[in-house]
Amino acid sequence: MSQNGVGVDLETSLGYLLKEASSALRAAMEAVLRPLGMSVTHYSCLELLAQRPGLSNSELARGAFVTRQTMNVLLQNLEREGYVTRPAEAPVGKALPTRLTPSGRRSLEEATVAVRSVELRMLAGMTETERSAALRILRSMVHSLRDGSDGAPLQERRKA
Amino acid sequence: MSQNGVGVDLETSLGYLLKEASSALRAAMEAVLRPLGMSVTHYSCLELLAQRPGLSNSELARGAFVTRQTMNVLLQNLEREGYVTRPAEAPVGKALPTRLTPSGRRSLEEATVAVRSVELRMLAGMTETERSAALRILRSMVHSLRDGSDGAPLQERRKA
DNA sequence: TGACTCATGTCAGGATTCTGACATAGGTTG
DNA sequence: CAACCTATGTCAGAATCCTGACATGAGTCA
Repeated sequence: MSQNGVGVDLETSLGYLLKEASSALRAAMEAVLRPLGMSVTHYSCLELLAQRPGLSNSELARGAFVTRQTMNVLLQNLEREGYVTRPAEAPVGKALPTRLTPSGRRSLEEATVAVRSVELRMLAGMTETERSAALRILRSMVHSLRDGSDGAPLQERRKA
Repeated sequence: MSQNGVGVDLETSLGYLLKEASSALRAAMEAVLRPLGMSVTHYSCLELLAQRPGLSNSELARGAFVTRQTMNVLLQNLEREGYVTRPAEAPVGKALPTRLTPSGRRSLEEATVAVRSVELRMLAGMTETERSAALRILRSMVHSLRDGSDGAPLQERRKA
């Protein structure tokens, strides 16, 4: 179907490859999480809470790369199903610190082994040197993209 | 807000970093495409058609990492607005080869310079060696993820 | 030839996510 | 203190995308 022999520079674009890799990772994670009745955002939320207990709704949203509205409905579901708990009143400000329940922790453990297998498969065939190089390169990309996304292109940034 | 001093291994996870980088890239692309009234999928479709004229709806969908239903409604819009053309009848099979109109090509040119600036910003601070390493590593990830996503975990695969 | 399988285009319905908006809490600055 | 700004939680509506389904065309194989 439609000779791909043209072979243009789509495969040499780092942006396209980044999207392709991210898409493949998401698909693989969805495949292993589906049997557990869990979505990727679902899992991300639980994993974030396990590693940083007491995160607020907005912080979880930033960590899972969704809007705080989306995270809010997810948290409401998780709370109703007994996987997380939030205090009825904010101890300070308006932020409600969220925590995993024992049930949530058990649910997460199942998912963690599934997701870890995906990450191990992704890293298969890469040397330790390549893995650390990948870490450094991806961090560089994130940093460069965030730098100029809001106005000043290449300016020193003050405070943080 | 919520001391991040805990510092767990979220920042050392290649999967998380991959998602973070992809999310940052998408946000940056949306930011520069919005003034042109164009979405990322919109642009991806036009770019694919420029590099591989005559792609079908399903092929475009795979190239842009969306379902063919999603790409179909996008193509219908683009066709109505005069950016692409599709024959009324399929020359062979059911696939309708899609092509850019001159109007579509002009629209794409604007977007291309905007997107290229984002990609250049993303690559800023990386050496040529690092860029080729990134290409190789990302390709490896995609390949490893796709390999075991459908059944056989670590088996030899026959005929491609 | 006929049955089977696969890919494609398309329609309809539902699920997910986002955009817009509002009220409130806390910090900052005059 | 008062005005302002930022961040947060939450509600409502809209946009986006996907899942399910159907009919059709082409290739495969007995």
